[in-house]
Amino acid sequence: MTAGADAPDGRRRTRGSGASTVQDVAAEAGVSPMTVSRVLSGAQHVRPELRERVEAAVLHLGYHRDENARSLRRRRSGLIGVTITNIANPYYAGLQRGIEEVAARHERRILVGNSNEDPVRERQLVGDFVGRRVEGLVVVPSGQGPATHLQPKALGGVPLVLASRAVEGVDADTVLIDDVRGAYEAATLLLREGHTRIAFLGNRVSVFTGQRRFAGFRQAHEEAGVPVVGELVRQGQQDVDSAREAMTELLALDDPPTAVFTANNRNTLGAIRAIAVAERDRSGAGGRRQTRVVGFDSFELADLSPVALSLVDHDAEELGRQAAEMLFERLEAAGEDEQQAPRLVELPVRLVEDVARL
Amino acid sequence: MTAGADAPDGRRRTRGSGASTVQDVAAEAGVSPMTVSRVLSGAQHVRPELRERVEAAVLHLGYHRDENARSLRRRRSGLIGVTITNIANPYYAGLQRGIEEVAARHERRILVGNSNEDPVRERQLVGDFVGRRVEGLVVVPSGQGPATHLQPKALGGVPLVLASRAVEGVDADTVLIDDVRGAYEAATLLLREGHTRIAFLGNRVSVFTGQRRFAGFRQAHEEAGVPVVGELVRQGQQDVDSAREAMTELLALDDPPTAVFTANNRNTLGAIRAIAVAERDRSGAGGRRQTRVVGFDSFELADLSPVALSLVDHDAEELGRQAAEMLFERLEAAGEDEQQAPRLVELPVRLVEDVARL
DNA sequence: TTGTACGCGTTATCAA
DNA sequence: TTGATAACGCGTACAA
Repeated sequence: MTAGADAPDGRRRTRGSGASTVQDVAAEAGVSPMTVSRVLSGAQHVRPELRERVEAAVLHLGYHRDENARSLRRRRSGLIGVTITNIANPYYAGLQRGIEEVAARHERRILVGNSNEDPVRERQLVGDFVGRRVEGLVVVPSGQGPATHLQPKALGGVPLVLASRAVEGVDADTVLIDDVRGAYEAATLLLREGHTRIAFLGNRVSVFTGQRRFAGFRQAHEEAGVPVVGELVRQGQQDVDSAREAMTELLALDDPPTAVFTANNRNTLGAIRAIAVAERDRSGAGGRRQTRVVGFDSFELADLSPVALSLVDHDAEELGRQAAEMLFERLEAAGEDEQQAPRLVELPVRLVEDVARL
Repeated sequence: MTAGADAPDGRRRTRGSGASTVQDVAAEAGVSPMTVSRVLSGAQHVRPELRERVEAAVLHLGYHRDENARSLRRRRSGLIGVTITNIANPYYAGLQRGIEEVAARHERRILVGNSNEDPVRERQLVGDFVGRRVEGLVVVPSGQGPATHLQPKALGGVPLVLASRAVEGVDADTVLIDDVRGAYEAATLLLREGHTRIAFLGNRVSVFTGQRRFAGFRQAHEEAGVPVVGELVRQGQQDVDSAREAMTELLALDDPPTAVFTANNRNTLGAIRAIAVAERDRSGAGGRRQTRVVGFDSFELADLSPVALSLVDHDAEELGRQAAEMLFERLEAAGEDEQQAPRLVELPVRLVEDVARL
């Protein structure tokens, strides 16, 4: 103690710095700070009597070890950074839950940021996380513009796992849904049922999953020898309302589609609404058969859909768990000399024809 | 520089500690660490020339300031702790998004933990967050057992806001939905329509919102002079399936209810399923009128319900925003002498009679 | 078994 | 305007 024993404005050890420290606990227990540290780390070589005194002091003072200072010294923050494009989307909520579950099992916490599909925001979040010395990152990339912020150099060597979407030019561990196969199976189902005019409703073309799902859709057509009908392909609907509008337009065509493949749950919901409304208006008169829907992703109450519906189902929590597991495998392999090449995992999907069985 | 210029095991400045430090940047720019710190904090009083040198060095080294060490010295972590009972529930996902939005606006990050409705886990999470020196906490309490871990003493003075549920014996800022009024209005609607045998489907009695919603339900009955029918009250369904079973039982009664109030979206979904199935089985024969449903909470695709439905709607994101705003108001008022008493805010609900207008 | 000395990376304070 | 010094709270290494 050299200087600054008392601040001139009189705040000191009352509400000043707030939390108590090892020093305080040590003083209260009549031991050195080191002994306190040992007790808190569950060390073996402490006399039971001292241990009890320390534990009593901890309880008495309501002491919480400063994990911040601790991680500074130990060189591991116990933190995993997670950026998601939209947490409010139930799918990504499940993803986050999966990540959190695995992180908790490894005694880590997650820092979560919403990128809002905005690459600039994503860059800020990742930069901040790196500054906070997260031990690893799980990113659902917004996937537009250059991804320099996801390059190893920008990450300062922090391991990265991409979830749900890949990014061109970024060589990182990646966990995806088997989008191509799911879309392929969905389209094949419709083609087998005899449909030849099948509409496609999907995301913006720039969205990775959107591209892949369209690829599967097209592939199924090629194999069946049925051409994809250009005027029935609508890409760019990011929310339920625009999907509904797109479907309504399609239904109003002179030669409307007899079936539709919707490439995500936003578009499925929009399509169902449009079809249900059209149905209601025709009130069974026209005699035209109801438009058939097969959609990617599942959603609550799907089994009560007023429209004939099949779904390509997959597990968001599992996606999150896998991503987190891959990250921790990287962390554990960090000491080794030979670094593994980035891995790509594609999780299986399940085509549910009868949605009541979801 | 006294000692420790080189570790005996030869790892040093190669891949050793990994990230570069202010020291490195200072050396590279030929200035003192303090000048680097000033530049990074956007300080005014630095010669442009030096500033440029520093900025170049930062870029060159890919330097990220260590927010951990920084917060140790500055005594503010820039972190807000959030515990939620179940992130996978879309409602709480929205809540989290609201919190994150406000936190981001205040340049804070959120640490998120899933308590899984488990008080023990909640206690661990809160303890860890306090140890990480979060500046504040937003908790959706699991609300069973004693809540000693939410007492000011256990929190070491960290401000707390309870969201969605209150906790007996905990005097903290709280943001709730106006559960009582919502349930009251829902029940009143049904009573006005002439129903006198109204079922109630709700949460476990121990869940705070469940109690409040039952209170509103009962109050409406009292005012209308209609008794609550005991055999039609089912509390304890925590998921869709058990809710469906409960509703199925009610429909099988000799004198089944003509309407049901469901106290949350799990129960609403279950009730709708049960009614839809019963409907289908009778296939319009019996001539009995369809059971009317009014539910608390909204959900996707509600407008396509096969059963006549009204809902008590409210905004999860707004709840999250309000909770976070209250927290930051506390933080800003932290310096002042007089501490405000804990505040209770109840957010309004909206009775949507025609669900197509949601 | 226990304690002492020092360093982790940063910034507040004060002196130049 | 810039730099030296100390301190934030903790853990490691080593000495007692």
